[in-house]
Amino acid sequence: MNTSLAITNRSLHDQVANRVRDLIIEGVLEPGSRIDEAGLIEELGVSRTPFREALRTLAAEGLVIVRPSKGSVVRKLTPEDVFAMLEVLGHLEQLAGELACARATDREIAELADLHDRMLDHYRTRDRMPYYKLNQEFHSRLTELSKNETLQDMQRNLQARLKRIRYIGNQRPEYWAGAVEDHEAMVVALKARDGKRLGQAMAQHIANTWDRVKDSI
Amino acid sequence: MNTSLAITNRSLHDQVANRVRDLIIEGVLEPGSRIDEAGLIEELGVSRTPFREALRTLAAEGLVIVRPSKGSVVRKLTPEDVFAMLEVLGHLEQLAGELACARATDREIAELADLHDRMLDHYRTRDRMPYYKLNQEFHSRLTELSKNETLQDMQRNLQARLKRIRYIGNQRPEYWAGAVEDHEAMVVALKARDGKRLGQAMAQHIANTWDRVKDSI
DNA sequence: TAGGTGCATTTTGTATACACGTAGCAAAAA
DNA sequence: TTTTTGCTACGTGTATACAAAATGCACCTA
Repeated sequence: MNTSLAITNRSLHDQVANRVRDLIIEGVLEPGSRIDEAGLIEELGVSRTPFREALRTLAAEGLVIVRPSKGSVVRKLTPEDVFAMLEVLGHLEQLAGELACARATDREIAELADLHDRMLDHYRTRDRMPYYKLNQEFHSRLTELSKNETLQDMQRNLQARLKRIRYIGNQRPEYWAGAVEDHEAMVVALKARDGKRLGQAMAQHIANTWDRVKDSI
Repeated sequence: MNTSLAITNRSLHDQVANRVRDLIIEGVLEPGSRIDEAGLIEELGVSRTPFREALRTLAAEGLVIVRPSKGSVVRKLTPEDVFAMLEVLGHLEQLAGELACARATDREIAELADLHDRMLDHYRTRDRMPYYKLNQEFHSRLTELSKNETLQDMQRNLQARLKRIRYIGNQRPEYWAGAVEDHEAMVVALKARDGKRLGQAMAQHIANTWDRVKDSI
């Protein structure tokens, strides 16, 4: 097992991929804009080879599009794209919910409930950023409880691609309240280990997400 | 519009990625074995740069694993991996089935039924290879009918990663018969546009697939 | 003989140079 | 004035060279 004190020593292209991924998610690199290879390698202080390898990774993840001989652009999501992705994400999280109820330990469920409580604290004080961060973690952790590696990979991928949009989506207070309610229902179902209900709740939560974000794309 | 007679002019790394992907799927490169960079670039007649970019793509697809400074290996699937992937694939195809019933045109449904009939012909004459190829196409086409791009991407990805195993799985005649029955049920449900039933049938089909392949991993 | 250390070889990782394709602009012709 | 054609500059694609890390082997020591 590869734990704690191992020196990560990640390869350059991995680091570059992570860095550029963040730049895209944070919106520093705007959707639809060309990726200035020369400019970025200058700024990151790396050469073209690892940078281009990183680009290929991001392309496979669906964050950028490489057009042969025409350079790369940050993928711009159409409303249709977002809808399609949410449709799939909703279904995946439904599965995750069902599996979690069947496979999670009591301890794991308690930990997630804890996390939810901390989210509520942030909600009460209206601290959007910490709430948002915990929210990402909530969904990730719940998916982990499915104990299905592939499911986690795909959930992570979709979550990353939708990150920006979901952040924008929860701007309006009434939307935020709705999201919190959804989560409440999810935690109740999980505690009761009611797989069907949790699955429904998660699918519904994602469906609601569409309503919350559709106007801000 | 970029139609028919455009010269594809795909970049080298794309071609390499496709080629190596096939080599892995066909089993020429055995699961768990190291990928001999020097040897392969020799054989493919390309240099290291495009080859390594291709590797990064395949890594993102989950077909190979790159260990920093230690080279790449063809990912070997454990039974747990396969089970997890089928669990997800089943759920995705369930969604695909439901959406297809809602969104496909009559013509598209008829075409798929046609494809199914051709599969039956191959089944009757026990032509495994052409049956197998049509089978892949059947699932791809049905997923297309969902009109959900993301869903198609993910289905394609999982299908590619499982390709070998599913081919091995249908060796035994009684298994093959079972798979044909599953398909029969799917086509009936699709024709009736009974989304729930088609979804169930597809999920069941994938679940059955696990029984068919689990002993040959 | 077993275990460890250091060196040599092989393999991987990164940088850079060169070649090719694309796009934009200017000049000429209609 | 508009369209077409050729040239140029820029950016991308590929190859290769160099650097760093890892593996394997021989030799030394306990």
